[in-house]
Amino acid sequence: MSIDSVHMNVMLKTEAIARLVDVFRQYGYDGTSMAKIAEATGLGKSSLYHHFPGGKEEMATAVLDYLSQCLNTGLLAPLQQSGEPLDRLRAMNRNIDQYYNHGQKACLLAMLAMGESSDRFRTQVSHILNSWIEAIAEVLIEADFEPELARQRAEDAIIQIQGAIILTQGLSTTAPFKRILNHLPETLLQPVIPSGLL
Amino acid sequence: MSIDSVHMNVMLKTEAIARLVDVFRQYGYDGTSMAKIAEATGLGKSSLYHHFPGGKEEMATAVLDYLSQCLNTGLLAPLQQSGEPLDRLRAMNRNIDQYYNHGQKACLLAMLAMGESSDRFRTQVSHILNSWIEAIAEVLIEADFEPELARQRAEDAIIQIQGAIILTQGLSTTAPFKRILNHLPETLLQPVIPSGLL
DNA sequence: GTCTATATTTTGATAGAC
DNA sequence: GTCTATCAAAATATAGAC
Repeated sequence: MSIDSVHMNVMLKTEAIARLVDVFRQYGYDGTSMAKIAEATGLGKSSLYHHFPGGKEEMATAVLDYLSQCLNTGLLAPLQQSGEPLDRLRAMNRNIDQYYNHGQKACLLAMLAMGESSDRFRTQVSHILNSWIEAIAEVLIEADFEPELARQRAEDAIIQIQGAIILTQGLSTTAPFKRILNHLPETLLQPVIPSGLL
Repeated sequence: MSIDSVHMNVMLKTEAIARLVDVFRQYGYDGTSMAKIAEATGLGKSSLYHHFPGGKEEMATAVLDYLSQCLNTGLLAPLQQSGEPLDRLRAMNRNIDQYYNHGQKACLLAMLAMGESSDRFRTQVSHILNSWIEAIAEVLIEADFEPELARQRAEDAIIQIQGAIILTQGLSTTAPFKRILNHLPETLLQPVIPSGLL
């Protein structure tokens, strides 16, 4: 086996996984059938079982691994670069807006975190969510927030994004998602109001 | 057919629907099989098709109708009673905390709003969400907020609740849900900060 | 590595007895 | 109204040729 063929295989498998992200997040774990997977990847069922002997569950696991990498290299990269915290949060926002298509596309994490399939992917989902939260919290800590408050606000950011996606899909309008996302950077960096002002 | 038997049938069918709420919200639409439905209701498949000729889809529709009634009579009732806005929002909160079991139980609306099944239930889901939002907005309007801001904050409430459920399940801890729910009434009624203060 | 063909199980749904 | 028995279709998964 030549080095080239190894690279080719890796590329093709990664390409297949990349396409599976959209399948799983559109149909959910239970709604994703081998037939849909075969169609999306252009591979026959036997080829798929060759690459993923564990079947659908192994594919979903691979998809989560792939998403974890995408999150680190794509979504969270701008958070860890130099620059103003506000600018870095806005850069993340642009990536989020694109990934979720203004809230019209579902979140893979949410799809796999709910339902009976959640047990199998709990560890992976939890790990990815924590990476995301911690990356945001880091920025807030650099902006001089206490670590506990930074973590809390970072969690709030994920909560608002996830909730906005649900409301956007439930109401069939992208307005809530756009509004939430627009306000997110400033909300996260909003100074704590001294209690004496209330 | 006697009047009694009619009442008995209605009761039994409602009882069956009530049990189906938990099935659909636990497994989602695709993950809910007739076998699971039969087990949850204690009825055979043929009996189920007798009551719901449209099969699974008609059951989900009935479940959403039932939830809509529950929302009006149970969840939103305290919002429309007399009393301080803060107390009314807190009463709703107690119902929410119970219904979602501190965020550990999924939201039926979210389960049916996402995935490929969403198309079939879009109208119903949208209607229920709007009822909920408008009921909260009414309270905020009574608390002297402008209608537009009241609607926005009511949407924010749903967003935070839905997002908190996802994070709670994704991180396997009820902490985010409890925190969000605790702060919700005060957050909703928080006075607008005059821009001169910033 | 990919394919065709097939096996096995599960699914949604129906027929017909009681 | 509920049941048993059954159906056709779709699901997951495998065997084996190339």
